[in-house]
This record gives sequence, C-alpha cells and structure tokens, in this order.
Amino acid sequence: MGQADDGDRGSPGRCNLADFRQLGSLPHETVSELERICRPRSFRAGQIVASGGDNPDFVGFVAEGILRMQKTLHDGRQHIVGLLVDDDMFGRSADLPLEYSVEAATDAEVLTFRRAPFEALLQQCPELDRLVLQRILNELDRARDWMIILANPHVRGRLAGFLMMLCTRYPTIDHVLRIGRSSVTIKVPISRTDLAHLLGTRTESISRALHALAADGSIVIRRPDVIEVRDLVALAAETGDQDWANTASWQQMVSALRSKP
Amino acid sequence: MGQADDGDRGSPGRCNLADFRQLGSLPHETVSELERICRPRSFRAGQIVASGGDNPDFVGFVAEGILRMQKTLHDGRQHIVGLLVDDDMFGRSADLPLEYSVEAATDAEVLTFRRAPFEALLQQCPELDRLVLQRILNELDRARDWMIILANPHVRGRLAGFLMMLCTRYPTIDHVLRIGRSSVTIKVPISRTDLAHLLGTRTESISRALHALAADGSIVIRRPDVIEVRDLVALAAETGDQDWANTASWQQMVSALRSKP
DNA sequence: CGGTATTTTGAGTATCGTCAAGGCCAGTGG
DNA sequence: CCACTGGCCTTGACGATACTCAAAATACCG
Repeated sequence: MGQADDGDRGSPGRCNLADFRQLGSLPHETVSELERICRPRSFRAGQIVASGGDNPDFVGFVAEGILRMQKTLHDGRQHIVGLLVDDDMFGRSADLPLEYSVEAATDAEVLTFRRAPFEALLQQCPELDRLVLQRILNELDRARDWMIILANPHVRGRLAGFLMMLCTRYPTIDHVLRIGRSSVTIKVPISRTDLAHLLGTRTESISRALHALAADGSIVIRRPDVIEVRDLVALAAETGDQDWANTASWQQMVSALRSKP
Repeated sequence: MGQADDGDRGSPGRCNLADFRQLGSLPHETVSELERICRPRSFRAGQIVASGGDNPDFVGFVAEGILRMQKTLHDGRQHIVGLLVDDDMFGRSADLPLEYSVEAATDAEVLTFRRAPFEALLQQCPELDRLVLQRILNELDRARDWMIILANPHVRGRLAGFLMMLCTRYPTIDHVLRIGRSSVTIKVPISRTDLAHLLGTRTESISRALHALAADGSIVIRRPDVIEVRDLVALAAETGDQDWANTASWQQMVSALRSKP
C-alpha cells in the first residue's frame, strides 16, 4: 500500500517547460504563464498522486515515469483502467469528485497545475485549450483500444494485446522500451496481480500465458518484469482479431526496428 | 450488412434544437447559428452513419435511437467499442482518419454538423466548447466503465455488468428501458453476436449465461432481445467487484423505481 | 406459410479459475 | 554472515467454466 504522500513540492517557477514536446510548443507568454503556476512534484513507485475520494484541486501532466489510473472498489481492491505515460494528462473528469485515483507505477515526475488558474489559462489561450482537448481525445482512443484488447476471449490473446500495446502505443518511453537488433525489450510497469485485474484474469493465468508465449518463442522472459519480444508478428497473430499492421504506431515500430542496429 | 446509405438529408434549418437538453440551453445566437448549419438525418437500424475508412467531414449528435461505435477489423468483422445514445456526440477523434465507424443499432435520428463551420463556432462560443468537452469527458468515463465490466473474469459477471450498465447508465432512453412495478424491462439494442464480441466471448456463452441468470430469478427473458430485470441487487452481486450502489446513477434508478407505480 | 437469420441446446475438449504448495528475491534482525 | 520473513512469481492438480463444432429450435420477414 502506498502512502498518501504528496511528493516533493519543488519550488514554483523552477520547471522548464521547453523540454516538453507538447507544452513547449505553445506561445511564449502561455509557456511562461504555465511555468509560473506549475508545481513539479516527484513521486516514488507506489505513492499516491491523487486519491479517488477527495475533490482533486489540480490537473497533472506526466513528465517522466508511468502512473496508473485505477478505480478503488468498495472492498478496497484497486482496478486499473489505464496507464499514464510521458505527456499524458489527468485530473479532468466529467463526474467529479474524481472516481479514479492515480498512483505512481514507477518513480515519476509530475507537473501539477492548480485547477482554477489552469482553467482560466485555458480560456485565454486557444492553443492550450486545443492541446488539452487533443490529449483527452487521445486518451479516449486508448481506452477503446483497451476495450478491444480486453474483449479477446482468451487470456493469451489479451496478454499478447497488452504486450503489443506496450510496444506500439508507448514506443517513446525509454522506461518501458529498449529496441535491439530484431527484438524489443519492454519493462512491464505493473505487478502480476495488477496485470491480472487489468486483463480480467488471475495471476496464475497470467504467469501460465506468459510462459506459454515464451515456449512458442514469441517472447523471452528475462526477468519477471522484463520481457523481450522476439516475434511481433507471432504476437499479433496471437491477438487474432486485431489489425495492428495497419496502425500508424505499428509502422513506426517496425521502421524503428529497422533503423536501429 | 448495412448499406452505406446516407440517410435522409432533411432540409437545412428545419431542426429545432430547443428540444435538446444540451444544445437547447446554449445562448440564443449560438443555437440559431447551430440550427443554421445543422443537417438532421434519419437512419434505419443497420445503416452506416460514418464509415471507418473515410475522413469524416462531420460531427454528429444523437437525437433519438441508439448508435453503435465499432472498429472494423481487417477480416471484415466489426468490434463494438461503445453505444451512443441520446445527446451523445461522435465524429471527433485524436487520430484521423477516424479509426471507428458508426452504425445505427436502432432506427435513429442524428443531427450532423459539417466539421469546418462547427469547429469555427466552437471557437466563438465558449459555452458550446465547454459542452462538447463535457461530452467527451463523459464518454471517456464511460469507456473506463466498460473496461471494468470487461475485466470481470466470468462471462456471467460481464453480462450482469452490461445489463447494469443498460439500467443505470442509460436510464433516460425509453427505447431501451421501461420501468415497471419492481422491475426494469430493457431492450438489448444489439444482437447476440455483437454482444459476444463486445463482452469478449461467444454467442453460445452469452445465451447460456443469460439463461443461467434467468434460472436464478435475477432476470426474465421476455423475448431474445427484451430482458426484464427483476432483481437489481442480485445482478449487482453477480458482477462481484463493482460498487454500483454508490454511483449517482444507481440512486437515480432506485428512486425512479420507487416513484413509478 | 415458407425461408432465412438468429438464438438455443448438446456434447466434447481446452482453457481457465481455484486451492495449495513451493521457489525466488529483498529487506530485516539476529 | 546467515536465518528469518513477507511479498511476489511460479508450478501443480482438480474442477468449473467457457470455447468449439454441430444440430435443432425459435423468431423474424416477407
């Protein structure tokens, strides 16, 4: 159980938004205004970033690491409904108070903005507004991708889909991914227990499915949480009904494999 | 197979937006401007509203009936990733061209707006912008709800979750729902085949699970597509890990049951 | 009323959930 | 340094569930 720690608050104005693909490309005055109200925080793996019960008074952008978004059930268990990586945003939901809580899956850096000034800034800067909208739409698409993965009748298929997702959807994150000669090594950012909940099964089945994929030669289990994907095509075939080959991210992936030695 | 029919185009300016909870409450000039660029269309069950391949040049609001959003797989099969009801919006996605196609699940009325003037209007009217954002956030939450339903290890649990969703999430739609003395009668808007894909199983398992629930007395199968839910609590227990009782929509449901004779 | 599509039922097998035990690793305290 | 502990991951065995294939029954539509 993670402590309800607030993480390091950092001093205001210390953050440099120029590093961020997204926020850095906004108009200068918006960037400096954002930097003014920005509070960077550091979290260690397991710490709670925003808990489900309270009315969250801030929105956050993931600067580094991976967060997991989860629903807290009445019996205390957590149910993961998504992973937040790089540049992803959280803290805006239709039905407040926030139904979901956010926890650090790995050590993470998060940029937080108090809600009120952030919303105000949204109205002043259309580019920022557009960017935020884009993030949300993106998240929506990803949630639907999850749905398709989860709708696979077999555990092996769902697991394969999950691994594919890690390879193709989060290809920029070096925490997650290292690209080798003809294989991709990924670090699974969550425990078997959580993965089982996420994929609608049990830890034992996850373990068996994983080792079954390894027996087929599609993957190699380097460490329990480090998987080397040796045959993306076989993995894609395992998912059965998905046309990964047509997605833009797949193309990126394949070309990345080719370019790197 | 639905024909790629465009549906009735209706004449411009004919639609009256005052009827709509959402759009009707906007400032007068925005409403009249919306009415000006609005093209109402009628679709019959099975018709395609927007297909996945082409770049959709319009956004739509569901005025009546139910649409289903689905991903078209390379082998031609369709995979449902959500149902659109009343007031729901579609046609805005992060990665264009649209990955998903939209089909009428029942006869439906849809208000369409060409993308360009609609986006322009968005920038002029903050209230409209806010409303659209709200719709998207809402859809995101619902997609996450789907995820939790899909993550149930057992078919019965997922099916129960689906029925609960129909009862509590779409309680206003009379196409779907009739409230009786101490039970709720719902019309399942999709076929067993689609339901099986949606819930990650097969039609046979859907059928068996449904009849198992009927044997327990939780539901009564009036017709294959008409289900009378007699015991919401038992159904909620079937889902196991969800705290429906705490959701606002559950409260609404229960009170609605009490008020209606 | 006939024809088609959908739904249901049945039987056999594979998968998966469940319970239980063992192994691996990191941190703790002797 | 080593035994101990607790958390995770893995393995095994068994029974329940669900997938597969096949056929029958029912609903739907003209």
